[in-house]
Amino acid sequence: MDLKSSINLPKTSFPMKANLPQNEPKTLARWEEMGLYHRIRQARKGAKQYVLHDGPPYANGPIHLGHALNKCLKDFVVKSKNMAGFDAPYIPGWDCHGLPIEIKVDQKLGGKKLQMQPLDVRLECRKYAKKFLDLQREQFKRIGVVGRFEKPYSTMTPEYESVVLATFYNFFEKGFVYKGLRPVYWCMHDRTALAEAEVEYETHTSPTVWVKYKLQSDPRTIDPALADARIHKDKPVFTIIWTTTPWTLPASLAVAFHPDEEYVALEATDGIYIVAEKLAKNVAAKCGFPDAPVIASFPGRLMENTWFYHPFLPWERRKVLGVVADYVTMDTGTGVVHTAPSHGAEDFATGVRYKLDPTCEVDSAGRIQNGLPEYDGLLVFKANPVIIELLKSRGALLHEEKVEHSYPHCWRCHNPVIFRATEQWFISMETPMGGGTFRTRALEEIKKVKWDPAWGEERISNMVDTRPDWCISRQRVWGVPIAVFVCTECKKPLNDPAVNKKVVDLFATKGADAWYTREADTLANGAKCPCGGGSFQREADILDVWFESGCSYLVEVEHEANYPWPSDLYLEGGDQYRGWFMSSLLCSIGAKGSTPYKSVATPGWTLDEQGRAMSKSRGNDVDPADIANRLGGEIVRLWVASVDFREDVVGSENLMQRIAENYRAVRNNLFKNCLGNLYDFTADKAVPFEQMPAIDQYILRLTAEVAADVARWYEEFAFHKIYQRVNHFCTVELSAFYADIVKDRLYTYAPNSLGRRSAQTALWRICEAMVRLLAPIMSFTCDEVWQYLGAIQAREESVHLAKFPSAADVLGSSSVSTEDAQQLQEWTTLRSVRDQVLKALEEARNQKQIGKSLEAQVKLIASDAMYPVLERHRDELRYLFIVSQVTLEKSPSGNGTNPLTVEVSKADGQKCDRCWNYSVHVGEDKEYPTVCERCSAVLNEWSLAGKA
RNA sequence: GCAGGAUUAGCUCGAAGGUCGAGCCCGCGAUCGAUAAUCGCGAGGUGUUGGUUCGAUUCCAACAUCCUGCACCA
Repeated sequence: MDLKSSINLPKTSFPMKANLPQNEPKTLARWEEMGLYHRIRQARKGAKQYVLHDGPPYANGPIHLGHALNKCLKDFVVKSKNMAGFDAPYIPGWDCHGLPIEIKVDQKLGGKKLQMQPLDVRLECRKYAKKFLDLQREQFKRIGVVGRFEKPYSTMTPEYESVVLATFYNFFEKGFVYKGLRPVYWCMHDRTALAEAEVEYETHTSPTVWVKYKLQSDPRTIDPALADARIHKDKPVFTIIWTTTPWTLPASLAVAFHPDEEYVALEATDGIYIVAEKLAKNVAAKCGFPDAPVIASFPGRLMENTWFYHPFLPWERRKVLGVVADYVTMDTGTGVVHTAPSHGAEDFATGVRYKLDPTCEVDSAGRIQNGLPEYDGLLVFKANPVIIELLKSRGALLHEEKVEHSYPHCWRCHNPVIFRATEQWFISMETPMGGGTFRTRALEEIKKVKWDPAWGEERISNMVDTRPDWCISRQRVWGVPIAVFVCTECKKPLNDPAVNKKVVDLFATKGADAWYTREADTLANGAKCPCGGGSFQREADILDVWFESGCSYLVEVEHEANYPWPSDLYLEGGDQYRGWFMSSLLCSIGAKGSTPYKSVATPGWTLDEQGRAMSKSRGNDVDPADIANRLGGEIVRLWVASVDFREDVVGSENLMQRIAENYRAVRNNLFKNCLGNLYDFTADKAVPFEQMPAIDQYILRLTAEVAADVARWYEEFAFHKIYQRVNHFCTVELSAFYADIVKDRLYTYAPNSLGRRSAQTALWRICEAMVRLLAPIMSFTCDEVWQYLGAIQAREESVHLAKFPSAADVLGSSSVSTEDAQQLQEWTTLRSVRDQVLKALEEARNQKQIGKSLEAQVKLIASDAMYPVLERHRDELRYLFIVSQVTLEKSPSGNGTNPLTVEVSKADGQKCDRCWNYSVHVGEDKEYPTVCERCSAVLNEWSLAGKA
């Protein structure tokens, strides 16, 4: 008889090699065909809801690893919630409007754009956004993300745009909105405001001048020494400013000093000059009084609220105020900064603090208006030399140089740009609201949210607390227009709810494009401006895209049946504290009075192996689509699960390879091993827990513990703990321990024996538990395993329709206690004994005493404490150690130093040809002369069964 | 500059005021009945400098390096 054919070797068509890149698309097709997402919705209908609201990625390129991290995490959350029994929908979204796309389209269109109608430009932008929405959608699906992809939300649809506009009107009608000045980058050539992203820094040669401003105030208020010098020697007091933009001097309204830096007064022949101490030497040298002595020294704050004469404008027309500002630096210039509120962001802020007039006297073409005859009407750069001459003629110019520095230029026409204060729309953070202000309400709402990690609360609170009013207007085309009519008489915006309602309705049917058609004009027909005017113009500005995306959950609640308010979770990168988390909070408080999210989770940034931020331009990026194509989408998912996403995460080719190795361990040690040994098993053959050998009970209790941990970790979003624990379970507990030991029973026992069926039952229950527990992460593989498990017991069509296992599922009965402290204690001891035995076997192996462990026998000499446990499991020990014989002895009492001694020697008897154990009984059975007593029993039973 | 975060084995992680630990990687070996698998053994670590403490990788302070967001370059 062929002994080998009497062995129950594992058998399965579940391939060791996953071939993920080839097989995953087939799985995706199957999910698509069965309508998996909607089947899950159906299956959970009526259950408690859990809504993760998707933050919309920007549709302007293929996905990067950060996107993959983000979407996989969300997929883990959504799938695990569904499997925990919640009704957890997932509607992905895209952010489609905004500057980056408009810039790309601009580049494509070139000069043509300036001749095109807004509607045509918008159509081009729409096509561009759609292209990348479609691409990203396919890429997200490819890495196994399941959601309502056929009907996502997108910020460029009529239903979305109309809610955005309605939300804006809500702010507008309640008095949150005002128009005001703000400095922006301005291209004189193209006559347009530029965004930061449209500014390129190029080298530019500028004149640079040192200009003196004469003090008008009484110098004694600053320092008596100044007064003494002045009175005794009749010298005027000056300060000196330094600038590279002489054309801004007509707008000079203040000179700024650093409050805490030390300033000195230098006595030159023609006057006394106040400059920063740290720069005094340099300034004095340049300005022609290198040896002027210091006659006074004082902190800059004493200069606050002093007055100076303007270098060329008369006192009646211009008074220059001394101010203090923290941004004044001591590395270049004079330590005194000329301040023109209409021509710089910091200057503007200073202007606000000191109530300086920010009116801009430079028009959209870059010409100075309302100036002195010398420079009136000149383009700013043309005005530079003229103003320098003017300074000279007034005796205000101390020094002049040319300087090469990097200066902002227009990305399109490459002309230098200027800063210019322009009219913009704002939402005031100080709008009165609910007993406080918009800002204080926002701060209160922040406290109601669970921030994860916890520092998020402090971070966003700081930002909301200090942020300026929200500038919501952009001089752009690709977005939702600020659809307001402006009175042609008084230039004031019309705020008529009836008209507003009509515009929203129009947007709801025809989209925001309708604003750019004649039809829009008719909406204001019959309306009256409070000034009496009845003719209106359409406002051309569009809304900040953050305002749009901030409305996303308002849109969902408006359009999805029974969506809860607020949502359960927002999950986005740390850059969204200032972005989407904030804009969503503000829009929702404005519209509904409360936060749109119960909790917010924040993954870290994706870095390369050197810890540098990943970026395409740097070339250190890992492309998730490429990994999916070469290694499998499952590997991307597993990588996401492996890292602690709350910190910055590292991604690299190397790491992905590592993950792929780990994947194989789970696939083989867990799934293939289980399936291979279950080929002749069905659910009705399962052995009840009470009848199982101790080790089978032990491994099932261990599995139940893992199941409980994993379920808890899903709730905590601690996916990396799941990854680590499952890995450990598969390799150490299951493969190296249980599976290795139980092989003997599975292979050599009679197929239907209790021992074999029990081991199969254990493997089956482990497999059933793990396939469910891992499904949210290893979505492809678990679904694949699921198909194989169908042969054992009927089940749902996809694992993603199933629920997580309970302890009773794992143990096979609800009457079995989950924990057995004594059993656990015993097995901890047994495993540590096993470790010592394995060590001893290795030594014997190194000394060439044995090869495989079955060639050995082991003698254990145990202390009084250890002995009873070993005694109780005496008959199992040889299987536990995978040796042929074990003898157990008590160590002589009194010798308490060594709890256990292990002695290894060659096994007695001969090797059984069938089970490879050594036995002194080999040859006793005449029928099967090369076989041990265990195998002969099996074989006899077998032939008996054969006869019957 | 402001705000927030990080630093533990080659990599990814976990724990904790009391000899840190896991998996992977690596080295050596076993096996060839889970075989492009499986098993065993081994090697290897708390950023720097101070402080609190009997004891600090953990608590505190400073420094360094890195990451994110914001501001700024007159």
